[in-house]
Amino acid sequence: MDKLYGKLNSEQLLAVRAEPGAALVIAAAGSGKTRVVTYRVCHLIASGVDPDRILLLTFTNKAAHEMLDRVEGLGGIAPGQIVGGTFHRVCHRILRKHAELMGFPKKFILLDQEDARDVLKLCLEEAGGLGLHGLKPAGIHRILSLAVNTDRPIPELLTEFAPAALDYAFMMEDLAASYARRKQALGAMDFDDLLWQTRRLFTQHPDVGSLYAQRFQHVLVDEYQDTSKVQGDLVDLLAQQHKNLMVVGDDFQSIYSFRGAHFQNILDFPNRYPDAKIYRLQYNYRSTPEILAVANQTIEQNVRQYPKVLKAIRPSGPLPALVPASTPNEQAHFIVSRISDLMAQGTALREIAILYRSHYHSLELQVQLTREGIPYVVRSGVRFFEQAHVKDVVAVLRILFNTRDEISWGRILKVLPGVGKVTTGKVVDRLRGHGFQIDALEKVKTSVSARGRPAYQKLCLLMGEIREISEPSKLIQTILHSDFGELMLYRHKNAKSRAEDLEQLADYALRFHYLEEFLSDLALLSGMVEDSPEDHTGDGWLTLTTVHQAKGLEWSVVFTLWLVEGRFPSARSLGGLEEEEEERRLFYVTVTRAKDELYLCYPLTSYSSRQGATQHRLSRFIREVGDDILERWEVVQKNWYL
DNA sequence: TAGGACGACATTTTT
DNA sequence: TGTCGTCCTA
Repeated sequence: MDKLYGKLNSEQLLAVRAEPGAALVIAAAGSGKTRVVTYRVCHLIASGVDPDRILLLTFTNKAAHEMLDRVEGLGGIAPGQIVGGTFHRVCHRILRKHAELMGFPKKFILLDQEDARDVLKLCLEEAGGLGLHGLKPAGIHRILSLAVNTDRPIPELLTEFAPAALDYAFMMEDLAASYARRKQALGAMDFDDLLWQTRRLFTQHPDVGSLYAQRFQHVLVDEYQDTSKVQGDLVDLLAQQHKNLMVVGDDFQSIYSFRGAHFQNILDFPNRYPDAKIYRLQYNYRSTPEILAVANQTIEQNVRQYPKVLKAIRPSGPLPALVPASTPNEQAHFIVSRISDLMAQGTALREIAILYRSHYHSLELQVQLTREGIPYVVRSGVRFFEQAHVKDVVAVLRILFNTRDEISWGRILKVLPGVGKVTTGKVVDRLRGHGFQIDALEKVKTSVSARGRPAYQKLCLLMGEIREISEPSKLIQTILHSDFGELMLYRHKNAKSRAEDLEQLADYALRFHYLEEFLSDLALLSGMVEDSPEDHTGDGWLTLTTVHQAKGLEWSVVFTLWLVEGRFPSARSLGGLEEEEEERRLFYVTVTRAKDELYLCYPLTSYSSRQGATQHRLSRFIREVGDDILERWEVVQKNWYL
């Protein structure tokens, strides 16, 4: 263990060895936050805490795995001993034990975003569907989700996010109620319910609450600045017994208020825990002093925050570049040619990233990168487990696990050609009448028109065949190679690559022996599909990403573009001081991703059919940074007769 | 039921 | 400029 401590600086060491009790660790960008959390856990175990009594909460599965793997690597602890994972996952596990107390079946269904929207659509139809003033199901779901996550009343949220729909607030309230009723009737929870119902469980059944509060002697929370009101409450409830709570975060990097992150949680922490010790990690191991200077000057403009300064450890590098271009195309052209230069100098593509506020900002760039043959990946797009074919197969498994899963029945019935919404409804109703016995599928075939009947028979056949199988992987293989599987795949164009995805899913499933285990793992996973270009050079590929998705990552060279008013900061986000500060934090996150070189690009003019020719004003985030800490580049115009 | 036509409208996203 | 959702019709 002493060997471990030797790798920490004095700031980190203080946090790692903090006395039991409440502690707030303000970990600036690049200051070794992950390291501190993992060493802290090891430290606790080394001082005699039973790993089983440590709870580590994170936001993403990736972060959870990273930390737990490192702890295992450092401390020689058997995997799975520490209870760790995302808020949703931990709540899910708790609710699986106590769902009945909350009026839900033991095998409650979990609705992902798409499922939730579908259920909401049903509620809308029921209500007559009309006139929520431009609010679509997705928008409605967002408001309802915010209401749950922030504990704020619906009218207030409407005022803020959809003022035009404010007159319909009462309808929204009804909708919220009918959505809740419908979920209850289905025996289903959405992602928000996992958090919200767990909080309710703990408060309404204090005996259950104290069961967990007793158990977790130490609670650690990562990315605390991104916790919502509900999550903050959950943390408090879980730590109420032992009060050994270490929250780690960086208020400078809070960029998720639009989805309910409650900035106040981290600012108020010392008030809620008056004995809390505050630790600051300010030594930055990532970036050059020149880059940190820009970050520091930027964030200084914000008011509501814990003041802190990034202190450079690394030696000096080039000044960050400020690159004006005449047009968006010129801007893209500069980036592409600069990347070519960097490549020629030996920088690997995987060490370069382009960060932007919104995906559409990368349009011209993608065109030119493609033209130049520079391989790149866009970190976005459909998640693996949200793809139709994956969800279809998983739906079959979900039915085997819980035959009352109406959502999944609906899903697989709609796969059949000749069966649509109406038939699906009829079949599900009749299945319900039969108590959702799988045998009943055969009995209710009379509800299916002659057109859909052959496909329906294929489904019956499959269900009969797989009901005896229990290994998840074998199940997937069987479904994939069945007639139904063929139907499912060949209604899409790229059936072959979809089949490959499912083979991959079957491989992944090999590590699970029970359906339940596999399904609950899947439900809360979210891997991206990255269509990686072929890596001919061995240099990897260029990364294009939004700033939001770049959080926690780093590259040697970072470009950012469209640094003009209205784009970055985004016009739609501005409204008040809080919004402006969050946009500024977004810029701060952008800057602090760069290790060695930073290019800040912007176009002076642009043309669009909607707005015509536009002169742009340099982003306030650049204007408020001193001239002396940036180097202004001149771009040679490609076409000077333009 | 499913496919085509037409109109609305363009952030950020994890689980 | 294009995608998405909705409505209408075969």
